[in-house]
Amino acid sequence: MAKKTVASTESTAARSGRRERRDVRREAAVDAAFFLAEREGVAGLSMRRLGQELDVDAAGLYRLFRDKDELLLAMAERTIAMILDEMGEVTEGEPWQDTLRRIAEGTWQVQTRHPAITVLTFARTTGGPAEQRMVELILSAFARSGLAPDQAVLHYRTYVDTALGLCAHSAALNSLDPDVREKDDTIWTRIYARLPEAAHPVTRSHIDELTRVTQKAIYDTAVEAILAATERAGAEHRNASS
Amino acid sequence: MAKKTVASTESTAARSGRRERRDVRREAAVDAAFFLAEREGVAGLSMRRLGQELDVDAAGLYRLFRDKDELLLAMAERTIAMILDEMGEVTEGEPWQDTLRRIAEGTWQVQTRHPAITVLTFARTTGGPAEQRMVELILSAFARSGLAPDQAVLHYRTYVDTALGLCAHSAALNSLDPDVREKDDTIWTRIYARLPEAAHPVTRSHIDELTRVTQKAIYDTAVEAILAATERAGAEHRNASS
DNA sequence: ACACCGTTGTCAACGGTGTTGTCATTTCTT
DNA sequence: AAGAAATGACAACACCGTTGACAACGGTGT
Repeated sequence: MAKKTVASTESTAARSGRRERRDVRREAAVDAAFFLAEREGVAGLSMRRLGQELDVDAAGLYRLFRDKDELLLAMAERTIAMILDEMGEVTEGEPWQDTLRRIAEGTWQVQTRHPAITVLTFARTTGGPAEQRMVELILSAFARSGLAPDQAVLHYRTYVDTALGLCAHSAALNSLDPDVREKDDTIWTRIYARLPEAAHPVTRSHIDELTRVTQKAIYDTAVEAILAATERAGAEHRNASS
Repeated sequence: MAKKTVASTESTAARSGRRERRDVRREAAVDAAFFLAEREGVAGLSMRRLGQELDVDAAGLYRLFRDKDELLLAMAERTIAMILDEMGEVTEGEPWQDTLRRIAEGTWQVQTRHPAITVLTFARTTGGPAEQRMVELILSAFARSGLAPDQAVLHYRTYVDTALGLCAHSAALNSLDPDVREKDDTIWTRIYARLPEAAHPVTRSHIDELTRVTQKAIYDTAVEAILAATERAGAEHRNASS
């Protein structure tokens, strides 16, 4: 079934051939968009610059994507695919906690590599195949925890939204304009380290620890807190039904 | 010394008078900005429209704020003041968990009233007086939990960043353009409810619960999970030091 | 009262953004 | 070879944040 000749299937084959090529160009555009966003930050990812990067007029991109939002969703979908790629397979009999830990770790790694895309898409739903796989993966981990469906879903969403929210928080910090970032960073040493002890005693006595805590430690603590809450809810559920 | 003229008290009085009037105009501008952001959404809050709202040329706003970022920080500062206002005083002997629950609740209420500002400022630090008060308030609650300083700070930041991340997540959902919001919302019924059961059994069997869970329930679950984690860490600390 | 000077308001402009429409050119199918 | 579909190039629209120049106003010092 190569490409040409044969009567009836010709039009569909031709059309699918074009579709394929269109998809290839879409993928190339998403590639360039990732490169651009990583290099120039969230404000540098514009349709004109993306066209410039691809040596194509910006208007031509609207033949590939209905609007910029569709491009962003394509980038979000690929981000999820990267996380799936990063974490590898779920081995038979792996504790559900470890599955969720590995997903959380992969999400964090990808977020660190692509903060701009994280900021732009962390509250969106793509509905694409990678997202579908991810939903099934995480949700079945929570189902394995032994919770009733409504509690499983509640903790699933708590896990996902918390992870996304914290990743977006960190990504937003990491993708501020350098001067603004500097300004925000130094507030702890410029302002909070010099507060009068009388009015702000606790802040002053914790100032060293405040400047030392890392975003990753915060993320890990939050993930573990939610896993522990899920375990507790599962234990209560089993006690109640026995 | 003052500036040029010799009469010392006069110039400072005049200057403080001008400063006061300038601050009044700043406050009025922030008022209008809140009104505008609430009415027109995150994309509708522009300097030109804000000028239009105040019957002033947009360029005049740059006499009040160095740039748009400074306006946003002023709005963030006022947002924190609203939360402090909403939660009232900390009564003597109130359990630290309840203090943190009331702060979390106030934050959520203000976020739902002003989603646009939440999205625009959730990862920023103002360094202003309201923020200073809020830091001291939350941090002293965690100090009351009996944790060592480094653990207290770690859980303080986990609490704050998780709450901000989840509020920003919800706010971002609530301030999408209506058509995009509709598109994202219906993905669960358009896509996920129709997935083939063979490849996505768990998603299909939890579809009803997935469409029913609310952002507020997720938020409350996350906050309680972190409070529980803090309690556990405190208990371990007390056991270790006894 | 007058001149002065800092503050305020107005206007135009620059370079940037997402997006649309038009028209010519290329590419592929029949 | 002819016709249709896809692609590319260019200009344009309506916005955006921000800056500079310039006119009008108001209180101050002489």
